[in-house]
Amino acid sequence: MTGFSDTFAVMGEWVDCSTNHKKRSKAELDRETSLEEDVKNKDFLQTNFQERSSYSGGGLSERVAARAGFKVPSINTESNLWSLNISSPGATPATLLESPVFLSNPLLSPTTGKLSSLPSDHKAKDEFFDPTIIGVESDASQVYEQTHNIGLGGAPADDGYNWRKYGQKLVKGSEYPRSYYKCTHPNCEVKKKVERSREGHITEIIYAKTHNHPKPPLNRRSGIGSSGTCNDIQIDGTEQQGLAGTNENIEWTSPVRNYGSMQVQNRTQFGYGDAAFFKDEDEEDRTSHMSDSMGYYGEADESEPKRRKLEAYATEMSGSTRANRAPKVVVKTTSDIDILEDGYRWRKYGQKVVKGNPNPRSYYKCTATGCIVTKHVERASDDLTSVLTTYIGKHTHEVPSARSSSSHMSSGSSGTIQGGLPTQTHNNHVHYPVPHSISEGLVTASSSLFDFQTPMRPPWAGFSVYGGETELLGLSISGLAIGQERFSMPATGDPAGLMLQLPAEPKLEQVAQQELRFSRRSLIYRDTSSLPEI
DNA sequence: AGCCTTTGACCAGCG
DNA sequence: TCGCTGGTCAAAGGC
Repeated sequence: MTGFSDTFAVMGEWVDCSTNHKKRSKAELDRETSLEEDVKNKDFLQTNFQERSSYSGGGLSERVAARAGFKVPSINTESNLWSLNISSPGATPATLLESPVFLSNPLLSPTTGKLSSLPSDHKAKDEFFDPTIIGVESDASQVYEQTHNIGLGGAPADDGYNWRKYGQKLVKGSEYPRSYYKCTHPNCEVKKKVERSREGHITEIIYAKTHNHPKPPLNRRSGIGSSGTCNDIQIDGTEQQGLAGTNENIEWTSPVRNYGSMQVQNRTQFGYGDAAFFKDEDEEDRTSHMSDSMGYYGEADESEPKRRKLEAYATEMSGSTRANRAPKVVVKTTSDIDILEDGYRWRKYGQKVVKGNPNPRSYYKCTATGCIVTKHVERASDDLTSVLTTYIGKHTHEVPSARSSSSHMSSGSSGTIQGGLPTQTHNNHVHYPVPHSISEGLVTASSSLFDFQTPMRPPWAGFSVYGGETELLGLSISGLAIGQERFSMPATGDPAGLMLQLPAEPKLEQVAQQELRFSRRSLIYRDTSSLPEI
């Protein structure tokens, strides 16, 4: 990709490694120089991404079929649009990598990115990103890829494809121009727009449509793709080639249907196009975040003093300023796919209807000690097939291991679905989500489903998240039939009458795990059996 | 030479 | 209809 970087320094500030300084204004250069100096002065991470083109679609179906013993549908994509939206300059690639969306979520991991120099256990991360583990790939991989290829200082990072910039436009509300790119592959209609913030950070990359071709081999890719790279480019061309080479004629699956497909959505598509509105949303995000910690469930519209107070609190909590606050990543999934199952453990602490969306939003907090990451899971107001998940903050811990040994299903024990489920395999175990509790009836059932451990659930598995509610198709949990109906959390208190506070930490019940596990298996089997063949 | 970026102009949608 | 805005085109130039 042109001018994109495979490597970038991660510091909470984007660093422009491009060589186009000479073409930039003095102000820009000054700022960028400052940033670069800042980088030098900090203990930053330098992340290399070893790309794998798990995005190569055809192999997907085949792999799934091979593992599952059944075929998965290939769904033609007429069009799709998604974007990565980083509202905070602090949303560094590392942040994204470590976010539940991009690190642990198997749905997003089809395209492997290796953190070759990440100080933490990148081996473990590799496992999460191993495309061979993920049975399905689709737009999710794009999300991952694009996410990890956020460019530095204005150039979108190398995502494995070749792009030609065909336009640049100064759009209203942006200090920096928006850049337009087209995929250079013949007959490929994929385009992307790259926007930058006033600070010059890339804030948004919007992709339109999906590639109808595999990634070009490394040696065919435009040299420009690395032109903006600082150093340490590490692209696993072999693997990429290997995965991509057999999928020339594959139709890319739709994010609406395909497991693993996911859209990182821009706020415009969510009705957040207005900057002020987004600001409110962002404010509210913090509010929700803080509400959890402060035991206060406020309204969306905070008074100015309250806002300042909350913002100050947020700053304290996240170590960020308003311009550099906790990273926020908005992800859009389809109803069949939810990134609640992202490997982390979440506790639902509230639910409320927020401005701009009649669908309730549910709030979750990472249950890990000391971790302040929150997320909230809502159905798009304009697209009921989509679920929007916003992550706020950065996990301070690794993805938790399996909740208990009982949650591990032997790879040889699942009959028809053996190995066919896109199961994530840690330590050679196939992980199945385990509910925390079923002791609280419907509420708990819902919560438990939200709290699954590193799930690898295909869209046809049967349930979906629905704006703080859960749709379950024929799933039975411990005698609790939840058939094609939605159920909500109970309210235990909310000053505004909007936020529903949930009970305390759920409990783990072994029996429930077993039963639910069985139910899921049954459910999965049933649903997948009805899948059309390719 | 080929491919890219840059940039002003043009076009279309919308209020 | 007009102006605004976003998206695209295409010539020119750079690498």
